[in-house]
Amino acid sequence: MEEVIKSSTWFDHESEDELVRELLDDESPFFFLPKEKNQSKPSPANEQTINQLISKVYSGPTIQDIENALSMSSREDQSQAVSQARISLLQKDLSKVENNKYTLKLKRCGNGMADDGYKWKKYGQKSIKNSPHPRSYYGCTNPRCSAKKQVERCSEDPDTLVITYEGLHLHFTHPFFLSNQTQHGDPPSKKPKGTISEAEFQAHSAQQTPEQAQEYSAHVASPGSLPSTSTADDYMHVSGLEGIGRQGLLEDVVPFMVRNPSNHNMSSNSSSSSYRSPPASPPSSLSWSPNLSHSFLDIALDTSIA
DNA sequence: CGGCTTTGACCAGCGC
DNA sequence: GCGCTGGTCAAAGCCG
Repeated sequence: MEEVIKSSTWFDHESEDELVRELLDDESPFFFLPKEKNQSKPSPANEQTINQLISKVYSGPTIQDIENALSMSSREDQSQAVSQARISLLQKDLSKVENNKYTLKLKRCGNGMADDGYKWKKYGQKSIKNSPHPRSYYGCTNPRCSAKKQVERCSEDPDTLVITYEGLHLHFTHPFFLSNQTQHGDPPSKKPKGTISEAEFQAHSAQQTPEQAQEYSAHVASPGSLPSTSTADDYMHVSGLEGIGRQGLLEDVVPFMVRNPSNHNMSSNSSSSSYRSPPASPPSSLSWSPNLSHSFLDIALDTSIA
């Protein structure tokens, strides 16, 4: 299995096609189409959906696609604030550096940055020339996923983390694309109102002190629901980013609440794999949502094929 | 005891 | 061809 992953790059369309289909296999405990989760048999609609996704992936979504998709996600969890905050971050900090690479610059993150419910395994760390800060390498722990990310500290601004996402990371992003296709024209820029989301907090926390962030987090989420992976690594220690999960920094930008939306369409029986970290204190009524747990960053990863 | 992190070694690509 | 650098591997240690 490992060899397969290593040998197949994102540029191998044939194997990628295979991968996409596998990721969308609704019989997989990990990957399914939310709307069709309860269907045990593949349907023609499902097939069409898969083909749409593949097409979308191959054509390479734009930032606009991502934004539109995000607007859909917000519709689903009824929190425009979530979408707004993400998009705000996107517009400011997300940039495409290559066909299959996106970077995100994060200025100081608070405690609200939570585990996205999806595990990254750190497979290496290297010191960078002319930089006092090492770069950490993370890979998605799903053996069928080739997504990777690198986390390093900006040389000019030690408070800024530069996260580079790379690779195919489809399994929870396809709902965005699909939604996007059917819901185009739903601008993501509606004024957030109502409940303050953790996502919003997260966006704001860029300007907050960690203490403030923590305080906020204590209000929005139950204390016990902090990510179990939130022990700090050396990065975090040097600049007060202790709240960030050591799994890497996808969680840096994934709103905590994203894990706990009202969507119950999740494969809670997703096998014995440890690749998804369970909520630290999972309330029975809350489920981690595949629709939302992979935030815009993971969407960005999907554009890996040009 | 199992899973995760750490960290030095190894390898490949690239520039000189 | 050689050295440098980035990326990955894997053994050892740590922790719950």
